[in-house]
Amino acid sequence: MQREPRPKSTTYTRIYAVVRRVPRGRVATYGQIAKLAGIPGHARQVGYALHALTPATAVPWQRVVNAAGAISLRPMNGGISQRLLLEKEGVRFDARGRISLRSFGWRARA
DNA sequence: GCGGTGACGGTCG
DNA sequence: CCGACCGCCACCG
Repeated sequence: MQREPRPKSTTYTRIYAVVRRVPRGRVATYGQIAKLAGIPGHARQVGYALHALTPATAVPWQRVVNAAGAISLRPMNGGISQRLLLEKEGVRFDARGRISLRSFGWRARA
């Protein structure tokens, strides 16, 4: 199968659309978002897309964490904020600063 | 146009 | 269970 070419803007839009589907109080992983956005295996690009996000854009970016259930952002770079935002939604972190994906992981519906 | 970089993930030891 | 490595790709200088 050959992958069909798609405009970058569309990819970003798709990523943001998927992130917006993550319900409050739940979290999704970069890989999960990538897969649902139609670019499986490109979790890194999801991170890049979110990085390019601006405060004005209505996207619950804080609900996206890495596969380990931890915040990928460096604390200095906004990781603290992300954690606080999630805790406000009811998401709990363990002593190692990780989220139990079994409890708070978003189960996307096809 | 090229090379380094990064909001990751799967695998291995 | 945890840390270290490598692979992937779009972006930026």
